[in-house]
Amino acid sequence: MARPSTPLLSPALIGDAGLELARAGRAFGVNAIARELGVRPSSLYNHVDGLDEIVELMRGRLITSYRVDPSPRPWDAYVRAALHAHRRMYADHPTLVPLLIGKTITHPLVIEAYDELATVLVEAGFPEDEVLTVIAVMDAFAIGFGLDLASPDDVWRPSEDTRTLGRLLDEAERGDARADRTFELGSTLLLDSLRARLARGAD
Amino acid sequence: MARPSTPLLSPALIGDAGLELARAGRAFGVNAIARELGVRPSSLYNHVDGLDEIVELMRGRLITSYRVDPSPRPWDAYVRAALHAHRRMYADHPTLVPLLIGKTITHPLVIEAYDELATVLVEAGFPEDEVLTVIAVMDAFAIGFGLDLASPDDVWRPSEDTRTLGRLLDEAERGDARADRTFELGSTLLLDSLRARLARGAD
DNA sequence: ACCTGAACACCGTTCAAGT
DNA sequence: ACCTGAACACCGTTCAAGT
Repeated sequence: MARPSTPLLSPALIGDAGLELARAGRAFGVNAIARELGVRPSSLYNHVDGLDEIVELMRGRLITSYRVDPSPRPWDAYVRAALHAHRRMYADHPTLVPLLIGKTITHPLVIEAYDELATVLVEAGFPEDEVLTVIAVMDAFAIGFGLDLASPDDVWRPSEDTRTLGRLLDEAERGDARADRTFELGSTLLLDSLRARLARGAD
Repeated sequence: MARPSTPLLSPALIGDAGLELARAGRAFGVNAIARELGVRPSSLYNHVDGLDEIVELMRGRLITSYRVDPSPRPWDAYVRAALHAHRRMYADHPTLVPLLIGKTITHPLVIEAYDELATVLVEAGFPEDEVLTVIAVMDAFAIGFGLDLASPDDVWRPSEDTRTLGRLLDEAERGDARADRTFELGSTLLLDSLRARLARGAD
Protein backbone atom coordinates (compact mmCIF):
# COMPACT_ATOMS: atom_id res chain seq x y z
CA MET A 1 0.00 0.00 0.00
CA ALA A 2 2.19 2.81 -1.27
CA ARG A 3 -0.54 5.28 -2.08
CA PRO A 4 -4.10 4.68 -0.91
CA SER A 5 -6.92 5.83 -3.15
CA THR A 6 -8.28 7.93 -0.32
CA PRO A 7 -5.64 9.62 1.89
CA LEU A 8 -5.14 8.19 5.37
CA LEU A 9 -3.92 11.47 6.80
CA SER A 10 -4.64 15.18 6.91
CA PRO A 11 -3.40 18.10 9.03
CA ALA A 12 -6.68 18.04 10.94
CA LEU A 13 -6.38 14.34 11.74
CA ILE A 14 -2.79 14.77 12.81
CA GLY A 15 -3.58 17.74 15.06
CA ASP A 16 -6.52 15.97 16.66
CA ALA A 17 -4.48 12.84 17.32
CA GLY A 18 -1.80 14.94 19.02
CA LEU A 19 -4.40 16.72 21.11
CA GLU A 20 -5.98 13.46 22.16
CA LEU A 21 -2.60 12.13 23.28
CA ALA A 22 -1.82 15.31 25.20
CA ARG A 23 -5.19 15.23 26.93
CA ALA A 24 -4.55 11.63 27.96
CA GLY A 25 -1.27 12.77 29.49
CA ARG A 26 0.75 10.77 26.99
CA ALA A 27 3.65 11.93 24.81
CA PHE A 28 2.50 13.57 21.61
CA GLY A 29 5.53 13.40 19.34
CA VAL A 30 5.70 12.47 15.69
CA ASN A 31 6.20 8.78 16.41
CA ALA A 32 3.37 8.56 18.94
CA ILE A 33 0.93 10.31 16.62
CA ALA A 34 1.91 8.04 13.72
CA ARG A 35 1.37 5.00 15.93
CA GLU A 36 -2.02 6.32 16.97
CA LEU A 37 -3.05 6.79 13.33
CA GLY A 38 -1.75 3.40 12.24
CA VAL A 39 0.84 4.86 9.91
CA ARG A 40 4.64 5.26 9.65
CA PRO A 41 6.24 8.37 11.19
CA SER A 42 7.67 9.49 7.85
CA SER A 43 4.16 9.57 6.37
CA LEU A 44 3.26 12.60 8.45
CA TYR A 45 5.80 14.69 6.57
CA ASN A 46 3.61 14.56 3.48
CA HIS A 47 1.07 16.73 5.32
CA VAL A 48 3.02 18.66 7.87
CA ASP A 49 6.43 20.31 8.10
CA GLY A 50 7.48 18.79 11.41
CA LEU A 51 6.67 18.79 15.12
CA ASP A 52 6.56 22.59 15.31
CA GLU A 53 3.80 22.78 12.75
CA ILE A 54 1.93 19.97 14.51
CA VAL A 55 1.99 22.05 17.70
CA GLU A 56 0.57 25.00 15.78
CA LEU A 57 -2.20 22.76 14.47
CA MET A 58 -2.94 21.60 17.98
CA ARG A 59 -3.14 25.20 19.19
CA GLY A 60 -5.66 26.09 16.53
CA ARG A 61 -7.90 23.13 17.24
CA LEU A 62 -7.61 23.75 20.99
CA ILE A 63 -8.96 27.27 20.94
CA THR A 64 -12.01 26.31 18.92
CA SER A 65 -13.06 23.68 21.46
CA TYR A 66 -12.58 26.00 24.44
CA ARG A 67 -14.08 29.06 22.77
CA VAL A 68 -16.10 31.32 25.04
CA ASP A 69 -19.58 32.24 23.89
CA PRO A 70 -19.49 35.95 23.04
CA SER A 71 -23.19 36.54 23.66
CA PRO A 72 -23.86 39.96 25.18
CA ARG A 73 -23.61 40.02 28.94
CA PRO A 74 -21.88 42.07 31.62
CA TRP A 75 -18.13 42.22 30.99
CA ASP A 76 -17.31 40.60 34.30
CA ALA A 77 -19.44 37.55 33.54
CA TYR A 78 -17.60 37.25 30.25
CA VAL A 79 -14.21 37.59 31.94
CA ARG A 80 -15.14 34.97 34.50
CA ALA A 81 -16.29 32.57 31.79
CA ALA A 82 -13.08 33.13 29.82
CA LEU A 83 -10.94 32.48 32.90
CA HIS A 84 -12.89 29.30 33.55
CA ALA A 85 -12.62 27.98 30.00
CA HIS A 86 -8.94 28.77 29.56
CA ARG A 87 -8.04 27.36 32.94
CA ARG A 88 -9.73 24.12 31.93
CA MET A 89 -7.91 24.19 28.60
CA TYR A 90 -4.47 24.51 30.18
CA ALA A 91 -5.31 21.97 32.88
CA ASP A 92 -6.36 19.42 30.28
CA HIS A 93 -3.03 19.78 28.41
CA PRO A 94 -0.35 20.80 30.92
CA THR A 95 2.57 19.50 28.86
CA LEU A 96 1.45 21.71 25.99
CA VAL A 97 1.71 24.92 28.03
CA PRO A 98 5.42 25.68 27.55
CA LEU A 99 5.07 25.09 23.83
CA LEU A 100 2.01 27.32 23.58
CA ILE A 101 3.44 30.27 25.47
CA GLY A 102 6.84 29.95 23.82
CA LYS A 103 5.64 31.13 20.44
CA THR A 104 4.06 34.32 19.11
CA ILE A 105 0.35 33.85 18.51
CA THR A 106 -0.55 34.20 14.83
CA HIS A 107 -3.36 31.69 14.37
CA PRO A 108 -6.36 33.67 13.02
CA LEU A 109 -8.90 31.97 15.28
CA VAL A 110 -6.79 32.58 18.36
CA ILE A 111 -6.20 36.20 17.38
CA GLU A 112 -9.95 36.55 16.89
CA ALA A 113 -10.64 35.25 20.39
CA TYR A 114 -8.23 37.79 21.91
CA ASP A 115 -9.65 40.53 19.71
CA GLU A 116 -13.09 39.79 21.07
CA LEU A 117 -11.87 39.94 24.64
CA ALA A 118 -10.12 43.24 23.93
CA THR A 119 -13.30 44.65 22.45
CA VAL A 120 -15.35 43.61 25.47
CA LEU A 121 -12.90 45.26 27.87
CA VAL A 122 -12.71 48.51 25.89
CA GLU A 123 -16.50 48.71 25.76
CA ALA A 124 -16.64 48.00 29.49
CA GLY A 125 -14.70 51.21 29.98
CA PHE A 126 -11.16 50.10 30.71
CA PRO A 127 -8.60 52.64 29.52
CA GLU A 128 -7.22 51.63 26.13
CA ASP A 129 -3.62 51.62 27.30
CA GLU A 130 -4.50 49.15 30.04
CA VAL A 131 -6.59 46.58 28.19
CA LEU A 132 -3.69 44.48 26.88
CA THR A 133 -2.24 44.38 30.36
CA VAL A 134 -5.51 43.18 31.79
CA ILE A 135 -5.66 40.47 29.12
CA ALA A 136 -2.14 39.33 29.93
CA VAL A 137 -3.04 39.21 33.61
CA MET A 138 -6.02 37.05 32.78
CA ASP A 139 -3.80 34.76 30.72
CA ALA A 140 -1.26 34.42 33.50
CA PHE A 141 -4.13 33.62 35.82
CA ALA A 142 -5.59 30.95 33.58
CA ILE A 143 -2.22 29.33 33.02
CA GLY A 144 -1.26 29.39 36.68
CA PHE A 145 -4.55 27.97 37.90
CA GLY A 146 -4.68 25.50 35.04
CA LEU A 147 -1.33 24.07 36.05
CA ASP A 148 -2.47 24.14 39.67
CA LEU A 149 -5.45 22.00 38.71
CA ALA A 150 -3.11 19.62 36.90
CA SER A 151 -0.98 19.20 40.03
CA PRO A 152 -0.95 15.94 41.99
CA ASP A 153 -3.64 15.34 44.63
CA ASP A 154 -1.11 16.13 47.34
CA VAL A 155 0.83 19.25 46.48
CA TRP A 156 2.93 19.11 49.65
CA ARG A 157 4.03 16.12 51.71
CA PRO A 158 6.30 17.19 54.61
CA SER A 159 8.65 14.50 55.87
CA GLU A 160 9.69 16.41 58.98
CA ASP A 161 7.95 18.54 61.55
CA THR A 162 6.74 21.95 60.48
CA ARG A 163 5.66 25.05 62.34
CA THR A 164 2.40 25.60 60.51
CA LEU A 165 2.16 23.79 57.18
CA GLY A 166 1.56 20.27 58.49
CA ARG A 167 -1.24 21.37 60.81
CA LEU A 168 -3.00 23.24 58.00
CA LEU A 169 -2.63 20.29 55.64
CA ASP A 170 -4.39 17.98 58.10
CA GLU A 171 -7.54 20.07 57.87
CA ALA A 172 -7.34 20.93 54.22
CA GLU A 173 -9.05 19.65 51.12
CA ARG A 174 -7.06 17.78 48.49
CA GLY A 175 -7.16 17.10 44.76
CA ASP A 176 -9.64 18.87 42.52
CA ALA A 177 -11.65 20.19 45.46
CA ARG A 178 -8.55 22.04 46.66
CA ALA A 179 -7.73 23.32 43.18
CA ASP A 180 -11.32 24.48 42.61
CA ARG A 181 -11.34 26.37 45.89
CA THR A 182 -8.05 27.99 44.93
CA PHE A 183 -9.44 29.05 41.59
CA GLU A 184 -12.61 30.40 43.17
CA LEU A 185 -10.62 32.58 45.56
CA GLY A 186 -8.21 33.67 42.86
CA SER A 187 -10.83 34.67 40.32
CA THR A 188 -12.92 36.39 42.96
CA LEU A 189 -9.91 38.40 44.09
CA LEU A 190 -9.08 39.32 40.51
CA LEU A 191 -12.61 40.30 39.54
CA ASP A 192 -13.15 42.31 42.72
CA SER A 193 -10.01 44.26 41.97
CA LEU A 194 -10.90 44.80 38.34
CA ARG A 195 -14.37 46.06 39.26
CA ALA A 196 -12.94 48.42 41.85
CA ARG A 197 -10.38 49.70 39.37
CA LEU A 198 -13.03 50.32 36.73
CA ALA A 199 -15.27 52.16 39.20
CA ARG A 200 -12.40 54.33 40.34
CA GLY A 201 -11.39 55.15 36.77
CA ALA A 202 -14.96 56.05 35.86
CA ASP A 203 -15.15 58.83 38.42
CA MET B 1 40.75 6.40 32.71
CA ALA B 2 38.31 3.91 34.20
CA ARG B 3 38.21 5.24 37.74
CA PRO B 4 39.75 8.61 38.52
CA SER B 5 41.45 9.03 41.90
CA THR B 6 39.15 11.93 42.65
CA PRO B 7 35.55 11.57 41.37
CA LEU B 8 34.57 13.69 38.40
CA LEU B 9 30.90 13.76 39.34
CA SER B 10 28.52 14.28 42.24
CA PRO B 11 24.75 14.82 42.57
CA ALA B 12 25.38 18.50 43.25
CA LEU B 13 27.48 18.93 40.12
CA ILE B 14 24.91 17.10 38.03
CA GLY B 15 22.03 19.19 39.38
CA ASP B 16 23.87 22.44 38.83
CA ALA B 17 24.81 21.50 35.29
CA GLY B 18 21.17 20.72 34.52
CA LEU B 19 20.05 24.01 36.03
CA GLU B 20 22.60 25.94 34.03
CA LEU B 21 21.39 24.33 30.83
CA ALA B 22 17.75 25.03 31.68
CA ARG B 23 18.54 28.66 32.47
CA ALA B 24 20.30 28.99 29.12
CA GLY B 25 17.15 27.71 27.45
CA ARG B 26 18.89 24.54 26.28
CA ALA B 27 17.80 20.93 26.69
CA PHE B 28 18.79 19.47 30.07
CA GLY B 29 18.62 15.73 29.50
CA VAL B 30 21.06 13.08 30.62
CA ASN B 31 23.10 13.30 27.43
CA ALA B 32 23.33 17.11 27.45
CA ILE B 33 24.42 17.18 31.10
CA ALA B 34 27.06 14.51 30.47
CA ARG B 35 28.38 16.50 27.53
CA GLU B 36 28.51 19.63 29.66
CA LEU B 37 30.50 17.81 32.34
CA GLY B 38 32.88 16.17 29.86
CA VAL B 39 31.77 12.65 30.72
CA ARG B 40 29.81 9.77 29.19
CA PRO B 41 26.03 9.62 29.76
CA SER B 42 26.25 6.26 31.49
CA SER B 43 28.62 7.72 34.08
CA LEU B 44 25.81 9.77 35.61
CA TYR B 45 24.06 6.59 36.71
CA ASN B 46 26.78 5.99 39.30
CA HIS B 47 25.50 9.05 41.19
CA VAL B 48 21.88 9.40 40.24
CA ASP B 49 18.97 7.09 39.52
CA GLY B 50 17.85 8.69 36.29
CA LEU B 51 16.38 11.85 34.83
CA ASP B 52 13.61 11.99 37.45
CA GLU B 53 16.08 12.19 40.27
CA ILE B 54 18.08 14.80 38.40
CA VAL B 55 14.95 16.94 38.19
CA GLU B 56 14.47 16.58 41.95
CA LEU B 57 18.06 17.69 42.48
CA MET B 58 17.45 20.70 40.28
CA ARG B 59 14.35 21.59 42.28
CA GLY B 60 16.26 21.56 45.53
CA ARG B 61 19.07 23.71 44.22
CA LEU B 62 16.58 26.09 42.62
CA ILE B 63 14.72 26.96 45.78
CA THR B 64 17.87 27.78 47.68
CA SER B 65 18.95 30.36 45.11
CA TYR B 66 15.55 32.04 44.95
CA ARG B 67 14.88 31.92 48.68
CA VAL B 68 13.07 34.94 50.12
CA ASP B 69 14.65 36.64 53.08
CA PRO B 70 12.35 35.94 56.06
CA SER B 71 13.35 39.01 58.02
CA PRO B 72 10.43 40.50 59.96
CA ARG B 73 8.38 42.95 57.95
CA PRO B 74 4.74 43.56 57.13
CA TRP B 75 3.17 40.41 55.68
CA ASP B 76 2.26 42.13 52.43
CA ALA B 77 5.86 43.17 51.79
CA TYR B 78 6.87 39.56 52.32
CA VAL B 79 4.16 38.30 49.98
CA ARG B 80 5.18 40.79 47.32
CA ALA B 81 8.83 39.76 47.62
CA ALA B 82 7.91 36.07 47.40
CA LEU B 83 5.81 36.67 44.30
CA HIS B 84 8.70 38.57 42.74
CA ALA B 85 11.31 35.92 43.51
CA HIS B 86 9.21 32.96 42.41
CA ARG B 87 8.09 34.68 39.25
CA ARG B 88 11.75 35.24 38.38
CA MET B 89 12.52 31.61 39.20
CA TYR B 90 9.86 30.24 36.88
CA ALA B 91 10.71 32.75 34.15
CA ASP B 92 14.37 31.74 34.26
CA HIS B 93 13.48 28.06 33.76
CA PRO B 94 10.21 27.85 31.84
CA THR B 95 10.79 24.34 30.50
CA LEU B 96 11.19 23.12 34.07
CA VAL B 97 7.73 24.30 35.12
CA PRO B 98 5.64 21.27 34.03
CA LEU B 99 8.13 18.95 35.68
CA LEU B 100 8.13 20.95 38.91
CA ILE B 101 4.36 21.20 39.28
CA GLY B 102 3.79 17.61 38.18
CA LYS B 103 5.21 16.11 41.35
CA THR B 104 4.34 16.30 45.04
CA ILE B 105 6.73 18.57 46.90
CA THR B 106 8.76 16.65 49.49
CA HIS B 107 12.15 18.38 49.41
CA PRO B 108 12.83 19.59 52.99
CA LEU B 109 14.12 23.00 51.93
CA VAL B 110 11.12 23.61 49.71
CA ILE B 111 8.73 22.46 52.43
CA GLU B 112 10.51 24.81 54.81
CA ALA B 113 9.98 27.75 52.46
CA TYR B 114 6.24 27.04 52.24
CA ASP B 115 6.06 26.51 55.99
CA GLU B 116 7.53 29.92 56.52
CA LEU B 117 5.05 31.53 54.16
CA ALA B 118 2.19 29.73 55.92
CA THR B 119 3.42 30.99 59.29
CA VAL B 120 3.62 34.57 58.05
CA LEU B 121 0.06 34.44 56.72
CA VAL B 122 -1.36 32.90 59.89
CA GLU B 123 0.35 35.52 62.01
CA ALA B 124 -0.95 38.23 59.68
CA GLY B 125 -4.44 37.13 60.67
CA PHE B 126 -5.69 35.11 57.74
CA PRO B 127 -8.14 32.40 58.82
CA GLU B 128 -6.36 29.07 59.16
CA ASP B 129 -8.64 27.29 56.72
CA GLU B 130 -7.83 29.86 54.06
CA VAL B 131 -4.06 30.09 54.27
CA LEU B 132 -3.25 27.13 52.03
CA THR B 133 -5.64 28.50 49.44
CA VAL B 134 -3.93 31.88 49.53
CA ILE B 135 -0.56 30.16 49.09
CA ALA B 136 -1.82 28.19 46.11
CA VAL B 137 -3.17 31.39 44.59
CA MET B 138 0.24 33.00 45.03
CA ASP B 139 1.86 30.00 43.37
CA ALA B 140 -0.50 30.09 40.44
CA PHE B 141 0.27 33.79 40.14
CA ALA B 142 4.02 33.31 40.19
CA ILE B 143 3.87 30.52 37.63
CA GLY B 144 1.51 32.37 35.32
CA PHE B 145 3.48 35.61 35.37
CA GLY B 146 6.78 33.75 35.18
CA LEU B 147 5.70 32.05 31.99
CA ASP B 148 4.36 35.38 30.76
CA LEU B 149 7.80 36.90 31.27
CA ALA B 150 9.32 33.99 29.36
CA SER B 151 7.02 34.63 26.38
CA PRO B 152 8.35 36.01 23.10
CA ASP B 153 8.72 39.78 22.69
CA ASP B 154 5.59 39.83 20.58
CA VAL B 155 2.85 37.79 22.20
CA TRP B 156 0.36 38.48 19.41
CA ARG B 157 0.96 39.16 15.70
CA PRO B 158 -2.36 39.52 13.84
CA SER B 159 -2.18 38.76 10.13
CA GLU B 160 -5.62 40.12 9.32
CA ASP B 161 -7.65 43.13 10.37
CA THR B 162 -8.97 43.20 13.90
CA ARG B 163 -11.64 45.23 15.64
CA THR B 164 -9.55 46.31 18.62
CA LEU B 165 -6.44 44.21 19.20
CA GLY B 166 -4.29 45.58 16.37
CA ARG B 167 -4.94 49.20 17.37
CA LEU B 168 -4.03 48.49 20.99
CA LEU B 169 -0.88 46.62 19.97
CA ASP B 170 0.38 49.63 17.98
CA GLU B 171 0.47 51.71 21.14
CA ALA B 172 1.62 49.01 23.53
CA GLU B 173 4.92 48.12 25.08
CA ARG B 174 6.65 44.87 24.15
CA GLY B 175 9.06 42.37 25.65
CA ASP B 176 10.12 42.59 29.26
CA ALA B 177 8.62 46.06 29.70
CA ARG B 178 5.21 44.64 28.79
CA ALA B 179 5.68 41.62 31.05
CA ASP B 180 6.82 43.79 33.96
CA ARG B 181 3.82 46.06 33.60
CA THR B 182 1.56 43.01 33.55
CA PHE B 183 3.15 41.67 36.71
CA GLU B 184 2.88 45.04 38.44
CA LEU B 185 -0.82 45.24 37.70
CA GLY B 186 -1.39 41.61 38.63
CA SER B 187 0.40 41.72 41.95
CA THR B 188 -1.18 45.04 42.85
CA LEU B 189 -4.63 43.64 42.15
CA LEU B 190 -3.88 40.54 44.20
CA LEU B 191 -2.41 42.38 47.15
CA ASP B 192 -5.21 44.96 47.18
CA SER B 193 -7.72 42.17 47.34
CA LEU B 194 -5.85 40.27 50.03
CA ARG B 195 -5.58 43.38 52.20
CA ALA B 196 -9.27 44.12 51.76
CA ARG B 197 -10.16 40.54 52.63
CA LEU B 198 -8.01 40.62 55.74
CA ALA B 199 -9.54 43.92 56.88
CA ARG B 200 -13.06 42.61 56.33
CA GLY B 201 -12.32 39.40 58.21
CA ALA B 202 -10.81 41.32 61.11
CA ASP B 203 -14.02 43.20 61.84
C1' DA C 1 0.04 12.81 -4.49
C1' DC C 2 0.99 9.99 -0.62
C1' DC C 3 2.69 5.90 2.04
C1' DT C 4 6.89 3.02 2.96
C1' DG C 5 11.57 1.53 4.50
C1' DA C 6 16.11 2.52 5.26
C1' DA C 7 19.13 5.71 7.09
C1' DC C 8 20.90 9.29 10.29
C1' DA C 9 21.74 11.68 14.51
C1' DC C 10 19.69 12.00 18.60
C1' DC C 11 17.58 10.39 23.41
C1' DG C 12 17.43 7.60 28.31
C1' DT C 13 18.90 3.41 30.46
C1' DT C 14 21.32 -1.09 31.44
C1' DC C 15 25.20 -3.71 32.16
C1' DA C 16 29.52 -6.16 31.68
C1' DA C 17 34.38 -4.74 31.61
C1' DG C 18 38.09 -2.14 33.37
C1' DT C 19 40.81 0.01 37.34
C1' DA D 1 33.73 3.00 43.94
C1' DC D 2 33.40 5.08 39.53
C1' DC D 3 34.16 5.80 34.46
C1' DT D 4 33.76 3.50 29.84
C1' DG D 5 31.79 1.21 25.64
C1' DA D 6 28.50 -1.50 23.64
C1' DA D 7 23.84 -2.42 23.42
C1' DC D 8 18.82 -1.52 23.38
C1' DA D 9 14.57 0.78 22.50
C1' DC D 10 13.25 5.10 21.71
C1' DC D 11 12.96 10.01 19.23
C1' DG D 12 12.55 13.59 14.89
C1' DT D 13 13.75 14.11 10.12
C1' DT D 14 15.28 13.13 5.24
C1' DC D 15 14.94 10.89 1.07
C1' DA D 16 14.86 7.52 -2.56
C1' DA D 17 11.55 3.95 -3.99
C1' DG D 18 7.03 2.46 -4.95
C1' DT D 19 2.16 3.18 -6.82
